[in-house]
Amino acid sequence: MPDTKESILMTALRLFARDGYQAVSVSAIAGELGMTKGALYKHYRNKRDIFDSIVQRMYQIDAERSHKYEVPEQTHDQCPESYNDVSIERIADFTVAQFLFWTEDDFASAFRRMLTLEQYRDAEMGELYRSCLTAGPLAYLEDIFRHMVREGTLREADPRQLALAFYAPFHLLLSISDRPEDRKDALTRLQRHITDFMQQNAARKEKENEIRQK
Amino acid sequence: MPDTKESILMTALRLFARDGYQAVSVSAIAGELGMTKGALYKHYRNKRDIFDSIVQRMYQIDAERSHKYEVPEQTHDQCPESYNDVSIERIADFTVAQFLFWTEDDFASAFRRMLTLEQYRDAEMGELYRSCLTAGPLAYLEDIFRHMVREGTLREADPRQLALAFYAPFHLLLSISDRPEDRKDALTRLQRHITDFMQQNAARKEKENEIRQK
DNA sequence: TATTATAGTAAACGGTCGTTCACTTGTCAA
DNA sequence: TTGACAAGTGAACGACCGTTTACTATAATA
Repeated sequence: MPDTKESILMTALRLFARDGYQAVSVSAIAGELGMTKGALYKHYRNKRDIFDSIVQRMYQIDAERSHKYEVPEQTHDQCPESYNDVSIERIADFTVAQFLFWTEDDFASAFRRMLTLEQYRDAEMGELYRSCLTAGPLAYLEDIFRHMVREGTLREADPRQLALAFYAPFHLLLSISDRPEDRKDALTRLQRHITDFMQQNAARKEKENEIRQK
Repeated sequence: MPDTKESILMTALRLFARDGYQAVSVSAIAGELGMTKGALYKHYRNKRDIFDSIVQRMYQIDAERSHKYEVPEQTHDQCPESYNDVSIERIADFTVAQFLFWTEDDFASAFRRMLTLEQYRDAEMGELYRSCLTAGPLAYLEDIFRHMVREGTLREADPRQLALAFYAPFHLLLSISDRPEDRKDALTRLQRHITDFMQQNAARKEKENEIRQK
C-alpha cells in the first residue's frame, strides 16, 4: 500500500513542523497513524530517512513548479494591451501564487515551518532555508528588477533595495500568516503591498517616452 | 559563585538557539562547561527552570531597554534645526539600535534564534515571538506612523502599510544577518532602507506648508 | 578549632529513545 | 494448494534522557 508510506511522510512532516526533528519520536509518528513504530521501518530505513525523503520531495515539487511558472526568460506570449506592464503583472501574479503556496499548500506550509526550526542545526539546512526563503528569492528578484530598470519598466533605483522593499513584506507576512486567524488579513496586506510597490516604483510615463525616443 | 549560574544560563541559551530546547540535553550543557550534569541541579531546579530563567531574563532586559529608549511620548527635548524631522530621526536611530541589539548582543541574538525555534511549540512561545519580532513591532510602528501622518510629518498613507513597508526589511535582514558573513552587509542595507523610506514617505514641503497654514 | 553550607562528583533510578528481530497475518502468483 | 512476499505486531536491545541520591572537598562561620 503506497499511501501508507505517503501518510507517514506527511504525518512526520506535520510533527516536525511543530516540534522540530529531534523532538519528534518515531513512536509519536507511528502513534499518530495508529500503528506501532516497528511498522515504520518497513517503509523507511530509519528516522533520518523520513526527513531526507521530505527534503527530496520539496526539491521535486520545486522543480515542477519552476517548469510550470517561472521561465527564466519568458519566450513568446500573447502581447496584452500595455507591453511594458506585462512583466509587472506577471510578477504580481507569481508573487501571490507563491504566497498561497507557502501558506495554504499543506506540504509547503509545513515544510517552511520545519525548515524554520532546522535552519540552525547544520550548514545544509541553513543553506536550504536561505535559498528558499531569504537570500534566494531576494537574489532572484534583484535580477528581475535590474532587468526592468534597464528596460525602463521600473524607475531608476538600486535593484538590490527594490528587491528588499518588495520581498521583505512577503517574508514577514509568511510568518504573520502562521497564525491561522491572521492568514486572510496577511494575504490582503500582501496584495495591497504589491500594488503600492508597483505604483510607487513603476517608471513615470514621461520617462518611458524619453527612453523610447532614444 | 554566582557567575557559574550565569554561565550555565548563557551556555544553555547558546545551545538552545542552535538546536532547540528539546534537542539539548542537560549533559550537553554541563559538558560544554566542563562539569557533570549533577552540578547543574545545585543552581537550577530542573532543565525547564533554565529555560524559564532565560525567558525571565529577556523580560527584564526588555523592561530596562523600554525605560531607557522609548518614552511613550517624548517629553522635553532640545529642539534641533528642523522641528518636523525630529521624530523621523529618532525612529531611524532607534531602529538601528534595535537592529544592533538583536544581531550583535550575545543574549538578544541567541534569544531571538531560540524563540524562532520554539515559536510553534506552544501558544505562549508563539505569542512571545509575535510580540517581540513580528506583530508587536508592526503594531508599535503603526501607532507612531499614524501619529506622524496626522501631524503631517509623513505623507498621507495607510499607517498599517507604512509600518509593513518599514519594518519588514528590518525583520528579513535579521534573518539574513544570522549568517555571520552577511551581517555587515545587512546593516548597510538596513540603513539604506531607512533613509530611502524616510525620503519616500516624508511629507512634501508644500504639503507641510498647507497644513501649517490651516 | 569545630561546624555548617556550598559546589561538585559519580553512580544509580525509571523512562524513553531509535532500531532490530522473531513472529503473525493477508494476498497473490505458481 | 502451496510458497513467497509485503505489512504489521510486540518484545527486546543498548544508549541516553532528566532527575535524585550519597558522598567529598572546600571555604566561611561560630
